Amino acid sequence: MPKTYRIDEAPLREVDTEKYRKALNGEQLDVLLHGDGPCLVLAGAGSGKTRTVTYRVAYLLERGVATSDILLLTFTNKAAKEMTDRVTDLVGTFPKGLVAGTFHAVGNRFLRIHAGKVGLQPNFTILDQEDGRDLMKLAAKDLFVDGTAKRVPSASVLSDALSFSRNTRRPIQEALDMKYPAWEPFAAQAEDIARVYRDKKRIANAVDFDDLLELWLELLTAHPAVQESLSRQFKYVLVDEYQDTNTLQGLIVDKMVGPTKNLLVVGDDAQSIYAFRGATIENILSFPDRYPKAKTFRLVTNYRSTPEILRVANDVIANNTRQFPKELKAVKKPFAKPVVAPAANADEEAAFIGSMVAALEREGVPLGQMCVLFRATHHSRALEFELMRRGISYDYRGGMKFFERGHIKDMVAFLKLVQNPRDQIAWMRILGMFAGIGPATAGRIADRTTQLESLSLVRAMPVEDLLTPKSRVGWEDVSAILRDLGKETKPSEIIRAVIKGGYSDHLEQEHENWRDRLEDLEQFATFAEKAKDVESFLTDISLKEDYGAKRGKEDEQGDRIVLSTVHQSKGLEWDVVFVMHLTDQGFPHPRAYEEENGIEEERRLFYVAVTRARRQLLLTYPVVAGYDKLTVMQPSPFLGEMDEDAVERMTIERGSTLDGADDASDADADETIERDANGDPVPAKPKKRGFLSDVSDL
DNA sequence: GAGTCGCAGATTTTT
DNA sequence: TCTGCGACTC
Ligand SMILES: Nc1ncnc2c1ncn2[C@@H]1O[C@H](COP(=O)(O)OP(=O)(O)OP(=O)(O)O)[C@@H](O)[C@H]1O
Repeated sequence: MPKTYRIDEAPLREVDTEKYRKALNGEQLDVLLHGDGPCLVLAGAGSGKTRTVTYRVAYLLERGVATSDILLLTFTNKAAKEMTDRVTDLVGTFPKGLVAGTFHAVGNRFLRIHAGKVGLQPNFTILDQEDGRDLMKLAAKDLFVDGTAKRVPSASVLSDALSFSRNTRRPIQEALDMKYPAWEPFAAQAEDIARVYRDKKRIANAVDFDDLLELWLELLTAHPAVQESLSRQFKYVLVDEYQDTNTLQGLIVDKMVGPTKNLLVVGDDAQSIYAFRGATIENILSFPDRYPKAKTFRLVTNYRSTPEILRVANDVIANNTRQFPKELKAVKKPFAKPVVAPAANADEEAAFIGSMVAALEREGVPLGQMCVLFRATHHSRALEFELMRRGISYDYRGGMKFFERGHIKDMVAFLKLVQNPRDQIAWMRILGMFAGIGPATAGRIADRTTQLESLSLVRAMPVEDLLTPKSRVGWEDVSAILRDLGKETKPSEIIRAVIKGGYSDHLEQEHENWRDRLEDLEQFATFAEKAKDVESFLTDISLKEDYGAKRGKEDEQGDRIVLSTVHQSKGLEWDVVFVMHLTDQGFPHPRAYEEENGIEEERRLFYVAVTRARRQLLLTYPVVAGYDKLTVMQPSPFLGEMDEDAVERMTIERGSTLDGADDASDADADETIERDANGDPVPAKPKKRGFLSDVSDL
């Protein structure tokens, strides 16, 4: 046995804790000072979990821990950025080298470095959900061309079930049984298709979102040297929103933790709302078993909400049986009871919220301090019209992202080919845009691109035998464009070249609203100008959770109200929060009634929604709703779980109704419109949100 | 095999 | 309101 010499690390500095004592309470400080070794912080909403983690990172840095020794895993990249900014404020310098981001973003980072060890090349491209589904469709077709099977699960069922199985580390059969019981008998086919799907990804040198986690774990398990070096490097691992990690992520964390076992996880089981993608509080429950020396901390003071808001939140969540009971006390002064307001229909609900928002703004509440939350994106339709009418600008979060729009993805496909000429999914997408080339020819050509070293050599690729007379012209066009792109390296130049190279004509032929789309592309190209290179640009847009219009500069108090799904509101807070469409078929989602533990999950979601509010909470629902035919709705069962004297019932009265939905009482929309007017007529329908609200966003 | 047209169907939540 | 699929024609 060779002798080993253990390096005696330099001791950490003592620092003045005054600043921390001022900003944190005793319980939080305890975590900050004694968060060494495995630690679990289990605490309710608004108790300062995120704040504590952030301060702990700053504290570690001040004590002399190197930035590159810290790994901070967050739920969104936006949260990572905000926490990093806060740390910068606290320690005075940007913590360069600190690794902070979502599991997916961090996984991507390590996989770029160690690509070869898990069968990838470093220039791999990332498939989004739609790409994955498209590829799954191809895989299914490959296997069942001749219709040997009467029925095959659809690509979205397959993708979803496969993803669930991978994130929960269950066999596909079990995943199917849990999510799509009707398809459970087709588990064997699903397994076969999944295998073809995986092979296709590898051939294309592409990864899907789940690979970023799965291959990261493989890197750690199949390559002990890598595992050892990474886990040694990150002497401190911190995980926010731990209640929404899944089995796969739990395993990754455990592997990333080195011998010092400085692992700090924080979470609230009552806020676990991502079960549909495999999140499980099992990671919290078994934490003490996996880390026998684990310390458990509790934070019981809520700094965010008024006692009135906290009361209804606590009352409702108390109806869940599967949870840790948690104490949660308000320190804020009483203000107002939450309002419950039924509206006649969706339009009236929207008019009520619009009118309230305008009134509150006149009272001095900035728009940026208000938010409207909903269960599903289509619940906000009427409200979008209403805000448009009133000239109130808003920031929208939920549903389709800017980078997921078809025409943006068309551009992205070209960028992907520049980065990774073997990306067959991108090939298929691009080839399909050219006249005379359909799925069959595209597929044959894509198959032949697997040897292609560089895009600039595309013209030398032998394809004569694959072309039909009709497709020859299309191939001439597309190969010429691609050859030229192969010489470009700037993302913005590539995008502009594609637009000029005929894509704008293509748009004009294909789409009524080509003008809007072209405008989007311009913004996209402008946005791309600040990208360093194609790879970082693609990674950014694949992993960032950006939606429509971005808000302006960070420091100017927001002049936009936020419209968001409850899922997207996790971890955030506003002075005034509306939660809309609270019917029994709207929130909870109707499907939840059949799902096992579905209602408890929805109740947690509701709990997250109401605990976003600092001062005022307004709960609304339409009495009559429905998209094709209108039906009378019952209020959400969660409203009934609130004590009658804990809320204020409000009835909505309409002012002039001649021109449809006008606001009631003294609220005058004119003022709002006037202030906002720049001569533009009020648009007939909400414009598709641009990506950048203006150039200053850059 | 490409492309168009019409219809049914369905609309959670996301990295 | 939109979109994805299948049938149909060229
Ligand atoms: N000790 C404190 N003193 C003053 N304000 C605090 C303190 N701790 C937390 N806060 C404030 O309370 C609010 C909630 O904090 P934070 O977001 O960290 O809580 P959280 O537990 O992560 O919440 P959630 O789980 O609901 O997302 C923030 O505005 C934060 O600044």
